[in-house]
Amino acid sequence: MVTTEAVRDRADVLVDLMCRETTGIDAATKKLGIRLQRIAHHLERELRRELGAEGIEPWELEVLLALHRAPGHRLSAGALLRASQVTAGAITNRIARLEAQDWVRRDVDPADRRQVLVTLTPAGVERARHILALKTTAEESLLGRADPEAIERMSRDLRELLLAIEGPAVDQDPYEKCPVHADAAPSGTGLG
Amino acid sequence: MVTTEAVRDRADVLVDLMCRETTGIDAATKKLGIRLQRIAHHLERELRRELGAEGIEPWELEVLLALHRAPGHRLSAGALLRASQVTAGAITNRIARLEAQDWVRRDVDPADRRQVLVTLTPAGVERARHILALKTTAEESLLGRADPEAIERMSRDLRELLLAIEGPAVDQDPYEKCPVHADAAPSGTGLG
DNA sequence: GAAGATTGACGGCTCAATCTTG
DNA sequence: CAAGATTGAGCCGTCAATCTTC
Repeated sequence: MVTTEAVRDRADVLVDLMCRETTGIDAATKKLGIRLQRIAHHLERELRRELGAEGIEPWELEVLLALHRAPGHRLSAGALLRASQVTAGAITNRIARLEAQDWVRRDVDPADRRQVLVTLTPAGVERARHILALKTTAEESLLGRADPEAIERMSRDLRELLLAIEGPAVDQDPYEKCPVHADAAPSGTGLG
Repeated sequence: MVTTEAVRDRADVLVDLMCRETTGIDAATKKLGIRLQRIAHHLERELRRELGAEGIEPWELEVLLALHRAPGHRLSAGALLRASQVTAGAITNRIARLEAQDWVRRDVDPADRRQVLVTLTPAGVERARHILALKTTAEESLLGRADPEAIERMSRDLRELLLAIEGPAVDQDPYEKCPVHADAAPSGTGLG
């Protein structure tokens, strides 16, 4: 609470400004919210820069990387949906665009003909690998500015928080159906 | 490193899946990236739910709250731009929509007639207060699941990281011009 | 009837071009 | 010519039907 406390970030000044008028608010929680949101935004921005230089759109990443780590580089559209944090319509469109560029193939599941199975083409696998490398670069260039000890600590603390929010993950299928709030909230992630 | 280590979150399983093929990646950094991104997403989703129930759009928040904490509830469009993490065109549209609903007023700056000054109307002030309360509720309902000690620790760690990324904030004007990467990146925040 | 995927209308953002003022 | 704001085109996401298959 005293180390580099003299240097204030935006969260500090914003909460101070706010608290002149507002009462009964947990300042630490509010600052945490701001910082989380803000760093996540920088992360996305940096990634967009990195990808954009090679003509890759950010939304490709979510789909391609999910497929890349799936067994046989294949996932149903529903699984992709839960992996992607967007709505069903968006997934349909993404798959269509990826198919048009020949990164993926679309087949009807013979076992349950309501489902469509999406598979990475060889070219798609190549592209997914490339994207993963770029993403890693972006992450490290921003997050690597913290010292290793702090990274470990944050990572651990945030895991607990994430577990409290969305519950534990399932090893076999990270994309199984498990709504967070009962009403909405698909689950999964956009990592590589 | 041992407490609740048995329970894995999505970041754990995803990085494990990935590391079968990839080498030389700092796993902790990667997990941190995933968790940051993911929690920020949940935060936004929760806020959207909260606001949506009262017919409030998420983008209103960024503009209205920035104005609310400004001296005289007034800011130039440029300052609003830097506060909002979106592009100039988006700001113009947002202001136009808010003006149509009579939450804000738009005047030309007499000192520099290129600029336009945006001011909260009395009704706008009322609405901003309401939005702030909703936002706080959303934050606490998600982030409050962590124990207070962890919240403090995360908040502090993330401040250091944020400072490393965007540098210290200026007390007087949190929205002054200070591009992060020289090429793009407006600055400011979307807090209340 | 429920689940999975698709479609189209609509909203909001980005980007590049433009206009105005300094 | 530079800075601030505005405009319009294009892209992508959400949401609410709709269709097919179980």
